[in-house]
Amino acid sequence: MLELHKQAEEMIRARGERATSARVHVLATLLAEQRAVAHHEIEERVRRKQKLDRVTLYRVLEWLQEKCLVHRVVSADRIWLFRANLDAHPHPHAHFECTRCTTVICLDDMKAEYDRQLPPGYRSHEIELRVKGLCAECT
Amino acid sequence: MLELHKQAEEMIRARGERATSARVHVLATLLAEQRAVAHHEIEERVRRKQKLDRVTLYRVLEWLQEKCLVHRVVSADRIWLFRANLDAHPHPHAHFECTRCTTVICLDDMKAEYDRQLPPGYRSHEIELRVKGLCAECT
DNA sequence: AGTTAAATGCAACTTTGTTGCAATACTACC
DNA sequence: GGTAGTATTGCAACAAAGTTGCATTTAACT
Ligand SMILES: [Mn+2]
Ligand SMILES: [Mn+2]
Ligand SMILES: [Zn+2]
Ligand SMILES: [Zn+2]
Repeated sequence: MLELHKQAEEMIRARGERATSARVHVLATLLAEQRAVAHHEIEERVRRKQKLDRVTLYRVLEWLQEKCLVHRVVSADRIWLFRANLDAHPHPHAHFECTRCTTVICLDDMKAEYDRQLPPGYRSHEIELRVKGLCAECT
Repeated sequence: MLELHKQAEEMIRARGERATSARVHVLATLLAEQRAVAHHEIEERVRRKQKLDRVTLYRVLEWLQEKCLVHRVVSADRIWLFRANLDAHPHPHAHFECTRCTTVICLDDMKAEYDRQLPPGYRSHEIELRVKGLCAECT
């Protein structure tokens, strides 16, 4: 726990940025999780240890994302889920969504191709892949 | 235009359901479009011809979806986009999203596989593929 | 310790979508 | 064509996620 706070603080300082209490707590919370976590859940957890306004949390999450310390995926109910970036230079990857408990995790790589032709004039730039099914808990 | 209303009405009647004015207008509007359309835009268009409450539109869209006359995709800003089903028994397909004008269109098929292994205990059920890039207008 | 810009808290607001209930409009039946 | 009965609609009120403006506080530097 304290470990993670140290790690979070270092990650922020390594970018030459201000390691505020809110930033450190939020990033540490995300580092503690394997899955992607929603605003509401982060808020709840951080608040057990520290006062934190929801607007501040929105801004912290946005900032962490700009600094590439975090990335986000949309959940099944169309809210953002956040996940700490382990790699400083993250690469595109697929996601798994459990259709029962709605958990979302990042998958290593993605080997997706769209081999059919796009309509004339269309240019593909990037591909997003989402695997749906049942997670280990829900099987 | 009148053609599309006829077609919409028939599609609904073919299911043995009540062809209300709202349903026919909404489905006709969707049939007129190649791309997937947001609630707000449908509302605006239908209202040029007919009074329509936004709640009713939400309910009509939900109903059309239950009856498999329509399907929906989430947009880049996480709102629902609706597209008429051409096929009565629709199959899974990929989507293309223009990163400039945010237009979303349906792509024929998808040939997506996740070849890496899932974590132990995880079962994949269905795969979603989204191609991002520039559409013909925006290239 | 003092300075200063950046970050935070609070209040108010927007947008998308939902729920309950009374009024209305389809359709089937005569 | 007119009527009855149920499904659909409109309206008002609400919920949740996210945004904006502004005054106050805090982190980092000297
Ligand atoms: Mn991810
Ligand atoms: Mn589609
Ligand atoms: Zn699960
Ligand atoms: Zn475009």
